[in-house]
Order: sequence, then C-alpha cells, then structure tokens
Amino acid sequence: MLKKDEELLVALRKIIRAIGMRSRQLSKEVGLTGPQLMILQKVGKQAGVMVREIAEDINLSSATVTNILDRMEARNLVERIRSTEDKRKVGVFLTKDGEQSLSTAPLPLQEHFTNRFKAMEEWEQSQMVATLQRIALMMDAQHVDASPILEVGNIIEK
Amino acid sequence: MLKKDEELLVALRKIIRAIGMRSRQLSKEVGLTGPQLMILQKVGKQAGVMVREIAEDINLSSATVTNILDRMEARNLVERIRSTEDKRKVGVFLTKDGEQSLSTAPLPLQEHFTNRFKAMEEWEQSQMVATLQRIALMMDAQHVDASPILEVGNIIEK
DNA sequence: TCCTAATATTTAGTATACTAATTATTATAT
DNA sequence: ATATAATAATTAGTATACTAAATATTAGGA
Repeated sequence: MLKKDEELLVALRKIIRAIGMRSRQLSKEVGLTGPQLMILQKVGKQAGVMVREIAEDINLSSATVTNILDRMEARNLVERIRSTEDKRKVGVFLTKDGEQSLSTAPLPLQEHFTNRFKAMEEWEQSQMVATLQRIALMMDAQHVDASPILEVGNIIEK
Repeated sequence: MLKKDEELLVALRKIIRAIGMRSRQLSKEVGLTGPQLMILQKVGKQAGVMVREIAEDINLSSATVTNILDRMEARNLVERIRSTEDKRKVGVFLTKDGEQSLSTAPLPLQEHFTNRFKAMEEWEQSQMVATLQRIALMMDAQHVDASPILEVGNIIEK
C-alpha cells in the first residue's frame, strides 16, 4: 500500500506523461508540439513579445524558449527581430505561415479533457484550479512560508 | 484575464517545473536525479525487478528506463542480469554503492513540500490526491468515458 | 569618463522522455 | 514442426528543459 504522498507523486507523473503524449500527438497531427503551440499563441496575442516575456508567461527558462524558437524559426513559423532601441532585446513575430498554423491549431490540452473540464460546475472548476495552484505554491522554493531569509540564488532566479 | 482551463495549464506547468528543479537540486546534492532516485527505490524494494515493471510502476516508457539505467549502471549503482529461464527478461539489482546511496538519499519531492503535505489534515490530503487522480483520469486517453470503441494502438500501448 | 552591475539572449553540455524500429526470445496455432 | 504472433529490452532519432557560462548591450555610480 502506497502512502498518500507517494500516491500524489504517482498521480502527478501520470498527468505529466499525459501532457507529454498530447504534445507528441499534436506534433504528428498539426506539426506543432505543446510548448511550440503555447509560444505561437503568446506571439499571436502579443506581436513582438520578448523572449523573456514568453518564458515567464508559460513558465520556461529563456534558454528553453530560445531552443524552441530556433526550431520554429527554421520552419518559418516565427521570425526574430532584434530591437534597434535596445539591442539586447529580441522581438518575436508570426510569419504568414505562423498565422496560418495558429488559426487552425487545436488546444494544447486534449479536447476531451477540456470538454469534460468545461462541463463541470463552475465551483468544481475553481476548486480544481485552486488545488493545483496550492500544490504549485507548496512546491515553490521561493515561497517557503515563515522563512524571511531567502538565498541570493532564489532572488536572482525568479 | 485567463480562462479557467488556461489557469489550470499554467498551474500544471509550475508544478512540472518545480519537480524538474527538485530533480536537478538532488543531482547536485546527492548525485541522483528524481527519476534515478525513484528507480533506485523501486529496485531496493524489489531486487531483480524487470525493466518493464519499473516502467509501469513509475509511469515511464521502457526506453526511458533503459536510458536511465545505462547511466546508473555506468556509475555502478545498479547491475543488470539477464534471466536464464527467460532470456528476454533483464533483472535489475542494487550494487553495494547503490545500497549505500539509497540508504542516505532524501525524498524525491522537496522536503518542505512533503512536510507541509503531511502537516495537512487527513481529509485534506485525501482531497488533494483525489483531485489529482481525477485530472489524471480525465487526461487518460485510454479511459474516455462513454466510449466503448478503443483504437488498437491504445490497447497495445498500455 | 570609466568601471561595474544589471539585463537579454544565446551556446554548451547534460538528463529526461517519447515513438518507431530492431533484435532476441518465447508462446501459439495450424 | 514451423511459421506467426507476442513479449522484452535496446537503439536511433527527436524534442523538451534545465544550469552555467559566454556574449553583447545598457544603466548607474564614483
């Protein structure tokens, strides 16, 4: 018999795996993985968005976003234009192909999950989201409660 | 303002990221990543366990387990011995070093998370686990309810 | 001015993690 | 008995995803 915290870990692993599988399914069906689609959506909503902004928005490191953008740029879905006023910054824009892909792309999470989620009562949805947010907060090393002392690394990182 | 299903995805991403960061922290501190530690624990509990059994237990593909075992074997934490009665099967065993590592290893999830989780009321823990299990089930393509027709790929896969 | 710190992105290197295909073995059915 | 199917593990190839270090630029202070 597993302990509760072990059951929790197992459930999380299943969720993580399901998200990964959805990503590969997307890749086969529309040629975009989950993270690529999320980046495409972000750029679609905010043309010229910075790499760092994308990274913060979807909770990835800048290095990862750079990596994914490399692939997307090679496939002509987005283009990077370095800012002229602050040459450190790089703006990301959709190409025609990118706009086309975005307009026909499905949701990052499986449709059947999203449908079921939307079919739930409002309070139930809220409760589910709240539980996940609570877990995320409990796991967040930056917000260990009753701990006024933060390491330098923590402050820099986030 | 984000929609509820988008909030849910963001929260999941944060959790996934926190688990990954814990894994890298473990790697620096004790030289074992999260998945490596989980495999070590499984082998510790069940000497000679098959690769497939490990994969099913912690929700990974066999290929991934093989990959991780390669690294662990190279570092002399485990050894693989092919079964003599069924030569397709490979049993995994702890080495002395592996036993040593396991005996001093910390938990796969951050201690401060586990502590906080254990400090919660019993019913609250159960509710949290149940919510995660429900999400996992909702995401599981194998268990789309009201759908008696399963694709061949699904049956074979799991 | 000029040095240092901060910011933004990229590169290098490593570890997951998957699917599809391959190899080897064992089980089954004709 | 032998061809076929199923099972087990591995290999090949690709995509995340991270940290640390490198590069370039901008901002601030002495």
